[in-house]
Amino acid sequence: MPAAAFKSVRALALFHDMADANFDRLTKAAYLQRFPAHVQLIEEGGAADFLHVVVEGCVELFASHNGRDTTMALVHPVSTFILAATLKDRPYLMSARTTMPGQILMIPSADIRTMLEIDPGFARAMVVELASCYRNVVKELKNQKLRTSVERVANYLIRQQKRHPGMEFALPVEKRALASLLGMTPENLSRAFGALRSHGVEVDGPMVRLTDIEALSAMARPNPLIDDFSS
Amino acid sequence: MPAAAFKSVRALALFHDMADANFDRLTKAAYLQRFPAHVQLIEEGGAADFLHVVVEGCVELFASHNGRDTTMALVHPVSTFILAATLKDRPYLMSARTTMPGQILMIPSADIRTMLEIDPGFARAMVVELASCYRNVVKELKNQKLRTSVERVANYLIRQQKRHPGMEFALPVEKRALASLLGMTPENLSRAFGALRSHGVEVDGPMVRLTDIEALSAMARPNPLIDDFSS
DNA sequence: CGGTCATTTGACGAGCATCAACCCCTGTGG
DNA sequence: CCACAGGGGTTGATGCTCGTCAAATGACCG
Repeated sequence: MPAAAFKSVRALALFHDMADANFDRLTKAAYLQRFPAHVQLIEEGGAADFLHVVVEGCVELFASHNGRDTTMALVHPVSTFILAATLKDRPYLMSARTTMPGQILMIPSADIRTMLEIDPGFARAMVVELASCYRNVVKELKNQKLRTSVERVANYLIRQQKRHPGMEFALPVEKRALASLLGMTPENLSRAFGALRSHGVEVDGPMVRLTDIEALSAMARPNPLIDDFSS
Repeated sequence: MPAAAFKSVRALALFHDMADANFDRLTKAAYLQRFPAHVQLIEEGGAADFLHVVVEGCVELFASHNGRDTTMALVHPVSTFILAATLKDRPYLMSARTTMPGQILMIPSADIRTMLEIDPGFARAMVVELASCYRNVVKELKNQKLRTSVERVANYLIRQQKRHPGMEFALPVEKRALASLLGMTPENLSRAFGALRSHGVEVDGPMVRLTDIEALSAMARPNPLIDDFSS
């Protein structure tokens, strides 16, 4: 594994408290692979043979049922996904595909489970990581159940704005995927952007500029218990 | 703490692998309390001072935002809730209230976190528990995003049926709370029950009888990756 | 230059919330 | 024992939100 990738994975909170020897052993058993855009990495219902780490690029987690399908989350570098299935040795609840070219580190689930047994620091880090994942999904469920679609769009934009220092930012994925993540159709996302023009939102292709955050916040009503990342 | 309560809590997977001395220490610091119905136990945004265990009765987890509110989950004995907030020492993301009289065991969060450090068996059990919680919320999010309200009701009934051996069963909570859990209004739940009559669903007050599970399943299309408890 | 695909816009309809009226049961106080 | 109030549940009427379908636009690519 290249030194840069090794270092960035090692820097993850999940692996940070791990003994050196154990981390080496884990990465020796792992595969770092390059993927083009729009490749399906895992399929819902499949066996959780690997823990995946997005080292570069972006991965979309999605779920299907009865002809419909929906984006569940977007995973950016450097973070893991499908941790829970790996740990419980249960089928994946979500599918995953790349949204752009990138690199994925794949660590055999069995090694993760072994490490959980023998490395207490790793077990503790895992507890914290899983608790964070859990809280993030709870927030997403609140987002879905307590807000209208326009409110979700507005708050999404405010969150993105916070992450980026500048005046404007680019949407990290196609609008169709974003719409699905926000629980709406692409058509409706388009209309939502239109409705938000009067609240200081300018959308031009993938670029977004918020010219009046006061006004936008007034209608979006952001809530730390739904929107904040840190907690 | 009464022996019966002690035993049932000890039997939880979360506490099962714990050293005896540690479990004793944990329960000595804990409070077992009796609560009447409709008492709010914790409030969204508050400090996570205790891990709660429902020993008897039923607890409703709910969340509020901007004048709206929604039921997030129903917790039945014997299980814990708000584990993640306790572990991360972060504010609660949900409020909790009793739906009927019952007993709650309250364990100081600080003791839980200490135990996580010193008892590796507990840390491992915690990983499994959190992974389960995570997967359950993911399923609920899929349920919300991929199904219509009538489908959610139908699948809820099928799930309840599986839990109860007999011909008929009682809804475990008021219909208004159930409606909120299923992401709909009480009025709409009522109409949904009406619409399901033609699929063999008979509702009389809190009692439900499913006279044609074949037909109901055909329209509900249950999915293990959304509805099964075990995974 | 033509084809494909994401996005946008408009028209329409389904799904669902809201509002209001009503029924029924329960508990309370006269 | 009865009158009454309160609350949950049901039903009907109405309208908003949002999904669906269709067509047009524009960008990108072979």
